Amino acid sequence: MIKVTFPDGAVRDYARGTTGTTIVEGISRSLAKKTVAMRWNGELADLSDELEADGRIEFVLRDDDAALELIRHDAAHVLAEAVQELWPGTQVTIGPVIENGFYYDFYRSEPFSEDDLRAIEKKMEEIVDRGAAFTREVWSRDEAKKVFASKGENFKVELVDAIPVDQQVKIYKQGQWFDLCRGPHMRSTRDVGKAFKLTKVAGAYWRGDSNREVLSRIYGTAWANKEQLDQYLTMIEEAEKRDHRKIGREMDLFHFQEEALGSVFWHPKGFRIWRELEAYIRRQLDADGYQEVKTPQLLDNKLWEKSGHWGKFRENMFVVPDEIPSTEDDGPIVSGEANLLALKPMNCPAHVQIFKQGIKSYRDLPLRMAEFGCCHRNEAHGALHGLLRVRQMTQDDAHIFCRDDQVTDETRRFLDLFARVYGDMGMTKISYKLATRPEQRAGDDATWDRAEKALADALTAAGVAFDIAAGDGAFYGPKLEFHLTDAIGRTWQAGTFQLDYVLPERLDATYVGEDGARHRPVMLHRAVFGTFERFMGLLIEHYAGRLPLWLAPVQVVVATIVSDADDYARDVVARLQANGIRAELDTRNESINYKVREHSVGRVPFIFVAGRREAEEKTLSIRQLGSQGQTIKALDEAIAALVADATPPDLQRKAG
RNA sequence: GCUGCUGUAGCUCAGUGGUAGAGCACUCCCUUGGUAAGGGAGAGGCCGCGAGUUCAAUCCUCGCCAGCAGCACCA
Repeated sequence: MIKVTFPDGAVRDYARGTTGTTIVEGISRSLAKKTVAMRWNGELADLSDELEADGRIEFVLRDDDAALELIRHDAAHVLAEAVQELWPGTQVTIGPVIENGFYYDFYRSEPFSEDDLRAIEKKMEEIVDRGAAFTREVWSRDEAKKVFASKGENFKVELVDAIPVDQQVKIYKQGQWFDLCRGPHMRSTRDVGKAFKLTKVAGAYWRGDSNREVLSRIYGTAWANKEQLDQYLTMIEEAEKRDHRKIGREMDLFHFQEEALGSVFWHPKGFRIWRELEAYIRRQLDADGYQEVKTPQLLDNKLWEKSGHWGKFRENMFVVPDEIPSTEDDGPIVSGEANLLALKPMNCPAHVQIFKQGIKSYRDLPLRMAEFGCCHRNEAHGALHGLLRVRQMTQDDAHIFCRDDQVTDETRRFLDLFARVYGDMGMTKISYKLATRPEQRAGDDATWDRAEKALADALTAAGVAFDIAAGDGAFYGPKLEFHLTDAIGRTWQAGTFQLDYVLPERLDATYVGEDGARHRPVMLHRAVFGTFERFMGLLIEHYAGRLPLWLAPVQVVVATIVSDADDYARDVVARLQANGIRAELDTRNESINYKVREHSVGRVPFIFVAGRREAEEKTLSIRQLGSQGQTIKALDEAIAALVADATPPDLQRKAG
């Protein structure tokens, strides 16, 4: 006999080998009907598992949140069966659960079309209706490989080989169809239900390796019921309306064009936001002991060779021959024999050059060198994505040269700055990741051990919780990544904090210590926004274009109702502008309804309406974006209130 | 860069093997209207680029370029 403990604390005896199904059916018919799986000692498991020892049991009902993962996983299997039924000969590979859904990768010569998706959905519904039970078998490795090989499922054979020797090779069957799978699954395909939808097809590399086969990936979403599915689909639609590329066009902030792929044409309104952000972050850096510098755009490749960029980062660099281009009509424009220069992809080597001018003493450390450095990176065409992935970017970059024993303090100091800035920006959903040594790297393992430990220790000391992103570090050192989420749930790395022992070594940066000897400084690479481009993209999506007043490109529009109020409105705009407010005048021959609509759609935070009455009484009818009504204020009062409101948060703090 | 989809007016999108349409925006006219679109008229297009098929191509075929989604890569 074995002892089974229930969630309410009750303990009952069952025969060894009893299944979850038997237990739940013994409790109540109605509970058994809703139960699709169980947790055995906290682990999700098949209801049909035979229980061999004492343990805790919990039943997973189909409506539980925990069941969503199972619904999606089972949906992936149903998808795979449907595809193989429709197109025999298609090879199956893997089909995991992802956030909000699942996907399955297939190998076949013909691509899937949108129409195919609808046909597959139909077939999936059929399979759900069939309600074939999921049953599990354990096969020997050789048997599994033989069976999959005989079916021409070469990817599955590779997967069987990849299963660690101490793990069983498990096969899940649903009717005639079966798949290699870790499990667990629900009772039958019927439990998947019909609240699913196939959303898109895309290419993906086998095992994520760009040198391997390209597979056709079908993405789907699945939920417990139709309401949840609809809610999700609506959410996606709403999120797409926040796309910064769309809003950027609507608000006339920036544009891209073919002649400058991946580089931004900032329009006056977009650049207003930039300037406001730059002024803000410069105030923070000044207050935090940074010194601002400006370094060259084009540098000889010999420097990049020394720094290691030429070896490890070259494919991301724009290279320029150092010669006068030929003006002859025929013949080559460049000889191909000139020295090469590169547009800087990073500012760090140049900052080391400034550090190396003169002799630095330990008394000079920590030395915090900041630059709004404009960098170019030759990103793959397919990687470009609006403001979030560009080829010309301006970082709010800085490098801190310090001693080993100052790393912890400097890390904490930076994390404070970071938290303050993101708080001011209204962005609170940030996740932290410690990215460790990549395959392509400079520096020996001992140095990396030291660097990773130093950074992890500093983070722990600062009380920051973080995940590990193995292998994602920069080639010269580990980094702390700050991830923000865009409108449709994609996460993007914004700020960064990197610890580097390698570059000071390679570029021979030294300082004179208390002992009179030369020592290597540690370099901390750090950026708060990351780049202005990406950060502004994220800000636009975060606020859906309705930026806080201090960042809004146009803070107020003064709109007239009748032309008799034009002179008064002009006067109001002049006074607002004299007070540092970004105000525009709208005296067009249009109805006030039209003007209010247009500026509301344009996301202008305040509309000051001036009619005959306001002009006579020296007042304004104030309408704030997002509210229905309006309030009347005296002119002076209205200006004073707006000026106070439009003050950047850090200056408000200072004043208050 | 890889896979798939898409490319028609400034924007959003219809459409056809016989050289094109709507709404909004734009210009002009009428209208001076009290808080999310007052009325009318007009202008605007190498139908992404290049080749091919055809009597004829915006439409069919191929190549290229770009955009989008995903992958890979990354702030």
